[in-house]
Amino acid sequence: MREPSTTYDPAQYERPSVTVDVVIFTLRNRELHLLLVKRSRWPFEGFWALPGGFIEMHENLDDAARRELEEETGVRDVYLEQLYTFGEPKRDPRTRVISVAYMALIRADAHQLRVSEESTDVRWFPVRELPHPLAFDHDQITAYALSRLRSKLEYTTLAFQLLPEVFSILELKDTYEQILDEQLDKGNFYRKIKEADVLEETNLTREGRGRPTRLWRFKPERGDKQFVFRWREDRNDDRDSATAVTPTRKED
Amino acid sequence: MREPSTTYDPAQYERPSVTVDVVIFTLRNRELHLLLVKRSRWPFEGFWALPGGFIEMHENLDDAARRELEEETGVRDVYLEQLYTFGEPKRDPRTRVISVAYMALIRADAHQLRVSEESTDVRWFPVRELPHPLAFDHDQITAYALSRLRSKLEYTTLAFQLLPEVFSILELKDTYEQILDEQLDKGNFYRKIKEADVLEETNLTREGRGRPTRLWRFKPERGDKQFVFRWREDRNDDRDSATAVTPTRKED
DNA sequence: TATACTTAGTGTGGAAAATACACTATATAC
DNA sequence: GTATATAGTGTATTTTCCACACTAAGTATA
Repeated sequence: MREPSTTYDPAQYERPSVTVDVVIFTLRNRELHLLLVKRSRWPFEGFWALPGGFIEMHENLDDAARRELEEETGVRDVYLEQLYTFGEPKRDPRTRVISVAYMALIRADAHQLRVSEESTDVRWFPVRELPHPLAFDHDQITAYALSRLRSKLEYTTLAFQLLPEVFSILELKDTYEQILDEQLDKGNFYRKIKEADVLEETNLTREGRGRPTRLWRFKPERGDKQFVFRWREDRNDDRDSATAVTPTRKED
Repeated sequence: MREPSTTYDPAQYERPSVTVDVVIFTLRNRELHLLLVKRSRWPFEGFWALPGGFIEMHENLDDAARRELEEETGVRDVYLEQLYTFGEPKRDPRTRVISVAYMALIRADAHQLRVSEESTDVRWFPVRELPHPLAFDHDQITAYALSRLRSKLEYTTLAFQLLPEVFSILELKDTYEQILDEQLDKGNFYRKIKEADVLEETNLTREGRGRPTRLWRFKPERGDKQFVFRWREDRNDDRDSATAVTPTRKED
């Protein structure tokens, strides 16, 4: 068909269901975790799955993801990014379900989570110790999310979104190391982060054995921006980018 | 809800329609073009739109995109990549329609297109001279695709997918220049492309005024691979998929 | 045959960026 | 004081990038 309306009237078209599934990352004890919920019924009863649900007819996709996130964690105003849409016909044995996958990063100190630590049906799992297999194609989705997170860390400052409001530079470095699974040079890290000019000094410190730790926060005006901040040259599977480029004419 | 099945039975859930829209790029006269179809009925009658259509219940998303592509162009076996899913509730005035956008790159010599040059309702447009506005949110989708294409060229060898089976190195360089809108150094280009080791020499040449042009092909075993191949370090202005909300924070 | 023309490269020096690692500085606990 | 931890700075080396000059080769045509 040449265009949607030529052959089908969308009002009568046989329709798949559409869900959003959210891979929610956070740091706990400096280790990267993600949230899973245990399914209580068929299909995949007893398996762990990503939190998600059907989109409502009036809400847009981002809002649906935000809603699911909030229902599960009680957290609002976090970093949220659409990842990819998974639509294998048999991914859900009940009926055709297409899932728009999102990734959310929530701060370590934002744990007014509804997820109680004792809850057996909703839990944080370290990404290195995920139950396997997960329900549906959620193994694939989490793998994709992890890959996207890693590759984005290489050229953006996304790691801030996982740290508490205030943090030390070594904590930030540690976060990068955790997620990239790679050691970084302390001196070079300081230089790069300073040069990137994304940190704002606070007058807070944290005292302990040695010299008190100086605490910083992410510069508010850059809180929702992403920009190049490459730690290393490397493969990245996916680097998505912007809307709106007005091409200018180029003569030869 | 904690999981999809808790509250809703997907079999009875009120469902949006799901379409795929495909941004089909090709080179014509060394200039980047994309394919648009003119709508013949409400909504957006007379406006140009991306080719696309409803997904069928049995086919997966990639196949749906491939099908639309083939219906429109008669071309199979091309580079195809899922871009992003657009789902604003009002993007289609008829009903809720969620569109999974794809990008396709087709070779310049693959033009057994069903698109006849004279056809008035299906046409190739140079990306610098797109009609405006397009139907639905297709301006946004094309801008996104163009941006993704440009940023991918900076670190992959995707440009091969737009060239004929065999091509000269200067043609390849010209393709990069066209799409990135930037002049590249000939010597450095030779070095980089050789070093990347993705070209296979053919014994073909093309004769003309001067020394015959040596023709190459993309190494078959890498034809479907992507890997790092950075031409320049650059930012990409992400105003993108990332829907981060800046946590509003009161200063003391 | 010569020379003009075109593609096809190579050589090279300087600039910029990445990297490794040694070094200094500061504030605290004990 | 000394030990210890964070918080940096200095610097030499390597690596990559980049601009640009230069050489090479095969064909057409004057």
